[in-house]
Amino acid sequence: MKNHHRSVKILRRGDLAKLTGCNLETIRYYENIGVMPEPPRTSKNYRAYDESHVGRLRFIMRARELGFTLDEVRDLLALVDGGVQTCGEVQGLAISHLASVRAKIDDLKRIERVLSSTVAQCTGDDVPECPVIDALTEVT
Amino acid sequence: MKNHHRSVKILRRGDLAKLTGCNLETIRYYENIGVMPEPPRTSKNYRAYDESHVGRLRFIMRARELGFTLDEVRDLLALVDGGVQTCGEVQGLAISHLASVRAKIDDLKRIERVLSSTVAQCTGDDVPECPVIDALTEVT
DNA sequence: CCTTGAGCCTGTATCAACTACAGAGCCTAG
DNA sequence: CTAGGCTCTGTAGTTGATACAGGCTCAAGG
Repeated sequence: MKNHHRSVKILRRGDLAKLTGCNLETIRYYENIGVMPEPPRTSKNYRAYDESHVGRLRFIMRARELGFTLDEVRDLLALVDGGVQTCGEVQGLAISHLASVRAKIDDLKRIERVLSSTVAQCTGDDVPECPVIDALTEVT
Repeated sequence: MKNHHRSVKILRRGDLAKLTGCNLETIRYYENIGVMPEPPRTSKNYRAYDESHVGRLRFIMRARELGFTLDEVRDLLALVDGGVQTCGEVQGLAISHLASVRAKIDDLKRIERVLSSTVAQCTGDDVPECPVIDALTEVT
């Protein structure tokens, strides 16, 4: 049996995709925009990833799930990569991101209030009068 | 004085933009994608809008503010334009949209919880240990 | 009369964050 | 030996706009 735990197992793009649940094409995209590093290539020009790339990609995906933009992810990675990152710097990014998340929640809640109160007035009948349309058409 | 209330005053694109607060280019965009009708043109090929276009554009803008996608707006307009729209049909669209708004709120709230509890653990010091980075790097 | 500026026209490029596809190369199993 | 599955590249499409270039037209001022 080759490839037991002695040698460093290389991963191809598809392997990395499967391990992380990331879309195959997205990996290449992340490389293009510089959030994933250009990996070494095999003699046949295939990308050769290792465990470190799995970690990096998982980091990116987790940050994206938390709603950080790719620009923000780049900032976070720069701090991590720089090795000089301090808790204070990272906290700053997270706090300002948190503020924008809260703003979005407030916006959506406002929308939710308007929509639900409007829908509540609907008869749901086969009649052409509709409070939703009225609300949208309103000349107020 | 010409153009007192007797004749129908025509509006140019810039007028429509000013009246509604819509961006000038966005009006053309809405025409291209078919949510605004192609207006008649003057002899010099200028778009000639009237009051009905103001109403239509305001409708679109209000729906967008409420988070309806342009596809959903198209559906709403089709119901209104068809003349056969019933309160029930419109209510259906609004309800399903409401559901997606609520889902988005829930997502963001989850993110908010994770972020705020993580940030709360930060010391904010000039040290390289950072709970935010830990949360992102976590191998759990 | 001429110029200058404002407004309009068109088509096309840009943004985020992906996703997808075409056309080619490579490798392995049957 | 060939069929398939994987990889490679570059490029296009998505949503909802926004911006810009290059060219017309029009009204006012000098």
